[in-house]
Amino acid sequence: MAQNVYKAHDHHACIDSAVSRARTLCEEQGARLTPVRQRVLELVWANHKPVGAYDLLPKLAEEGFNSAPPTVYRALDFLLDLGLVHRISSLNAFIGCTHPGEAHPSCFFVCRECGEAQELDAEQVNKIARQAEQMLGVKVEQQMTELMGLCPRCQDAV
Amino acid sequence: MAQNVYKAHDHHACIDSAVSRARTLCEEQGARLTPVRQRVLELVWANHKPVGAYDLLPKLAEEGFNSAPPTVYRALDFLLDLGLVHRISSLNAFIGCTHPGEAHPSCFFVCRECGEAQELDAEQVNKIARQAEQMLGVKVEQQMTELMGLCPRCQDAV
DNA sequence: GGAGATTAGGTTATAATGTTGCAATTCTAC
DNA sequence: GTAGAATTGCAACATTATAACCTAATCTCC
Ligand SMILES: [Zn+2]
Ligand SMILES: [Zn+2]
Ligand SMILES: [Zn+2]
Ligand SMILES: [Zn+2]
Repeated sequence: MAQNVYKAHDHHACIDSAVSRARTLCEEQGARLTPVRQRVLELVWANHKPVGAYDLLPKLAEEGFNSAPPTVYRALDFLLDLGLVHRISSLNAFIGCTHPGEAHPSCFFVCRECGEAQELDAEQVNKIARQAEQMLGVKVEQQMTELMGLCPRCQDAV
Repeated sequence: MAQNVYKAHDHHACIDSAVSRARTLCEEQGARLTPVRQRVLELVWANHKPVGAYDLLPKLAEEGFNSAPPTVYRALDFLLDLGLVHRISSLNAFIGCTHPGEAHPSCFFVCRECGEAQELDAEQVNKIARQAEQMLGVKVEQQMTELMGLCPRCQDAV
């Protein structure tokens, strides 16, 4: 299981580590972590809530970056390709990956109240995939699981 | 595992059975399966491919139904609430449920080539949910899993 | 069967999300 | 330096989904 989002932690460390892992990964892959791309990654990591592409536009604009939809989508596509962020389809939103570099399915719990998302270990999803491949003869290439509900904090805040 | 979509079958039977189960379920729940709602259900079941809301509009129009987005979305929301259809978030599309009435997570394999979707047994997803609840203290209310890849037919058609 | 409540549908407009196409620029490799 | 590739800027557009407001149908209870 990836780090627990619900425990207090130094979130600057989350951001820094995300950026530094991104740098490493880009070097390895011969990809370029350009200013927009890095800034988008940082903004996605601003907190542990999935963020919409259009939420990023004004923030980029404030900082003098070009801010048209294609800019943001291109940066996000780049980060998705490298496995640095995941897309939460049910929210049309994006969130930083807690263990980029290791290929793995997107698997998250999202709190419907506060919006925070926790990446989950996806071993069980792999089982579903293997089972489907065996029983149906399909070939699985991508996997995503999204759980929705209440996080510990929001359960208490009744 | 729900019926296997990749086996030849009398698809009219799929549609008929979907409609008749819908009728039963609506009676049980005191809900009304109005003409638009039934027709939308039938159109969703036209084949085993997830269908977009906007694909339904012209078809409804042909048949003299009102065809504005709210009409279709209201019908789809109704069917979703009753568990008669599932939403495939990664495609912004909808597909008939193969075993409505029994509460269960949405769990599908979708072929990226032909677009056909196969509903899967979701027991493993429940395990993920229980594990997350135990280890993180979250409360899971909804679950969805989407696998993407190639179906048996499209693998052969190389 | 009629008044009032509830549910469903019609209509128009608009919001939110995502894409295409092309020109200009920047980087990389030779 | 220069050719080719990758990246960015920019404008328009496409797709998906919802808001707001009103009318019509249906249900409930007397
Ligand atoms: Zn953090
Ligand atoms: Zn991840
Ligand atoms: Zn069928
Ligand atoms: Zn189902």
